Formats: sequence, C-alpha cells, structure tokens
Amino acid sequence: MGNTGHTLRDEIENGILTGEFAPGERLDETQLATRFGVSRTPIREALMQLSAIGLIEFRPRRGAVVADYGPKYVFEMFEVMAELEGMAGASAARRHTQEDKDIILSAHASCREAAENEDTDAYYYENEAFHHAIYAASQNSFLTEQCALLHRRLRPYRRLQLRVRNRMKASLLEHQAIVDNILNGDAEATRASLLAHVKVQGDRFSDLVASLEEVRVKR
Amino acid sequence: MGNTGHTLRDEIENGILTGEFAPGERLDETQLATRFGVSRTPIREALMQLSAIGLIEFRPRRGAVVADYGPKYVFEMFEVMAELEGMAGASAARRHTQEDKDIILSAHASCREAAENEDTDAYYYENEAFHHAIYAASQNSFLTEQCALLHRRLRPYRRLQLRVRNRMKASLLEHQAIVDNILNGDAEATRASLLAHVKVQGDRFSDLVASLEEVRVKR
DNA sequence: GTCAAGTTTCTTGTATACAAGATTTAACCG
DNA sequence: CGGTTAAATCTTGTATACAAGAAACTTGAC
Repeated sequence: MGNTGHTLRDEIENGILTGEFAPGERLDETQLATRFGVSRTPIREALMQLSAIGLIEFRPRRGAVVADYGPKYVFEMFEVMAELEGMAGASAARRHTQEDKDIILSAHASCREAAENEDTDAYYYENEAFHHAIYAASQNSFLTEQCALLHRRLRPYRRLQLRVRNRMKASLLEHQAIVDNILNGDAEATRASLLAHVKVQGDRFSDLVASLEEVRVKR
Repeated sequence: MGNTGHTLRDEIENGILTGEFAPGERLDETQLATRFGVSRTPIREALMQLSAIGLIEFRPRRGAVVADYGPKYVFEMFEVMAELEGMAGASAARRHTQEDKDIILSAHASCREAAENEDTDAYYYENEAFHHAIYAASQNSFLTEQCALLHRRLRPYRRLQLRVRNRMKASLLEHQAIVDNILNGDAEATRASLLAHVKVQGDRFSDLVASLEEVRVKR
C-alpha cells in the first residue's frame, strides 16, 4: 500500500454528490473504514479535506455530518455560480481557440441528441460536458477550477430539475443562444445568456423549496 | 485533550500567508508536530485541509509543499477576485442595511486616517476591513465566504504593492468612488469601480513579475 | 406505563508503532 | 579525484492503541 491518491476522497465525495449520503446524515468513520477496507486514519484525512471545501462539517466530539445548507444558502450559491459562469462565458467568447470551439460544438450536439431522445440521464451528463467546455475555453485555469468545484457542489440540488416538464428543451434553446454568442465573439451577450441560464436553476430550486414548504405547512 | 478546533489549521495557514513558509517550501510533519507540541496526526489532518483549499500540495511519498502558483495563475486569481468583488459591490449597493452603511463608512474613515499618516501597515489592515464590510453588505453569505477565502489566498501577493509610490492615495480615491456608488445605490457603477480597483492589483503583480523577469534575463 | 439517574458501550480525537518508498551517505571502482 | 552503486537513515502513509466525551441502555422510582 502507501498512497495519497485522492481516490478515497473522491469516493466519499461521490457518495455525497449522488445523494447516497444525504444532507444532515452522520458519517461513521469506522463504518466507512470497513467499507473501503482501510483503517480510520485515511478515512479521517479524506473527511478533513471534504470539510475544508464545505461538503461536510465536523461537530466537536460528534463526528462528521454531510453539510445541510439552508435553502437561502443554496440559492446564494446559485447566484455566485451564475456570475462565475457568466465570466467564463465572456472570457471564452473573447479567447476561445479553434479546439475549444470544436469541443463546445460537439458537446452541444450531444446535448441536442439526448434532448431529442428525451433521455434525461444522458442530457444531464452531456450538459456537464458542455459547461466544462466553456470553462476551459475561458483560458483561465483558476476560473475553470473554481467553476468545476462549485458546479460539483451544486450537483445534488440540480438533479431533480431536468424532470420538470419541458425544461430539457428550454435548456437546449438557451445553450444554442450561448453557443451563437460565443462563436460571434460577443462577450457581453454570452455573459448575459449564461447568467440567465444558470440563474434559472436557482429560481427553480427556490420554487421547489417554496412548494415543499407550502405542503408542509398545510398538513 | 480532544479538540477539532481549527486553531492548528489556522496557525499553519497563517505561517503560509505571512510568508514564514515560502511558496515551494517543504513542510516537515515531524518538525511542525514538535513545534506545536502535538503528534503528527493532527498536523496531518490540518495539512489535508490546506491541500483541499489549494494552499499546499501533496507530492506522493514526498509530503506537503507550499503551493507555488506560476505568475499566470496568480493573475487569473486576481481576475476572478475582481469579478467576485464587483458582484459583491453590486449586491451591496442594492441591498445594504443601515448598519452595513455605518460599518463601511467607519472602515473608510480608518483607511483615510492611515493614508494621511502614511502608515502603510495600518492602511493594509484597514483596507481589509473595508473590503470585508462590502462583502458582508452584499447580504449573500456564500459570496462573503468565497470573497474572504480568495482574499486571504491572495494576501501574500498583495503585500508588496502598497509600498509603490502613491499607491495608497490612489487606492483611497478609488475607495471614495466605491463608497459613493454604494450609497447612491448604483449597482453597476459600484461593480465597475470595484472591478477596476481589484484588477489594478493583478496588473501591478504582472508588472512586478515582468520587471523581475527582465532583471533575470539581463544578467 | 413513563420518566430519571446511573452505568455501559460506542465513537471520536490523539498518540504511537510499523512498513515501504525516498534521500542521503559511504564505499568502491575507474 | 569523480562517478556509480549499495547501505543506512529519514520521512511519509497507514494501522493500531488508548483516553475522554457522547449516546444508548438498564434499572429503579413514582
């Protein structure tokens, strides 16, 4: 043995992002250790890393729990995500290379295909590739990393949304406008279109929470 | 004992941000352990946290070294910082409370005082308070956290800049414009003024690096 | 049957032990 | 005297041991 590879951290992170470990849930170190076939030490170190990026929280003497942000906080995260994506898009419109362009177009085509097949899972996956292609085209590697990080962090809160009626097709239309703006090299139009595209997700999340609240109150 | 308090992490982080541990320097776990009077285990966990936020890097089997970003990467960080601060300012202009306003004005007054006394150290400190006041006034706690985090991360690269001739007074003038814009509730003007205010720092950093490069080449 | 107090059990947080890879040092050869 | 290789040392990465605090359970009283 003898490895500091991030595989363990990624494994646990994945569990959180896929919803296997739900927000608020307590993470038992011993349990994780036996599950991954290691001792508690590397588990602990992975958890420390996750706590540093805010995915989990340590309660003193009570271990780690999956971070459970309030709805307001999640909405704020979407606001920041929108701004960062807008920035990446603006930068991509100005500085994208031929190769970036090819990758964006190919990702866009894959999204369209998924949408035409009404395959939400495939669309979900291809949509991520599309957004990552834009991050990379910004030519700003720090921005690319920050966008990717926040994107991952928001994943659990974006999962349900594509099931909403017609959301997939509306999303695709927005993608088309974004692609056009980037190819035209229109930085500010790209920024605006991406800002709106992402912000919609925060709004949808808020709507969802509001409706859940209403149900809860009514009972 | 029995503590998961962040004090140890903060201690090491401080050492990095103040330049005691220089970029590229190797961090010896045993050394740190004896220095802080604990075993290697909590040191290790603190280092894992710092690696997760990008302040240090783990080379497999070779331990932790203080992250040494290239000049390009640092410049990119300033670009993102500028955008985030612009966003915070725009939001602050729209949503600041009376209390936020008081804090901003008081921080601004302290900056002015430091500038009039030509006290660069005091200005450096009060300047941070001024910027944090704006973050808080955005009413977006996630944005506030992200800004504060990136601000800290850039601290080592901002240290030298105030020594530049007249920079302190120029900075104060920019602050005045920012304050005016916020009090007027002009979100876009605030965004623009903060964007420029921060971007200047990235430009200065680039100039610095360029001049150092030149010296290096000439010899 | 319900609640409270005390005891037991579990879990965390830290220290220490140990194995494997990296680095330094030393010895030997050219 | 320089270079290469092998041994010794050091450092990391992981496992285990142990102490202290939290949770759960038992027992007893009302």
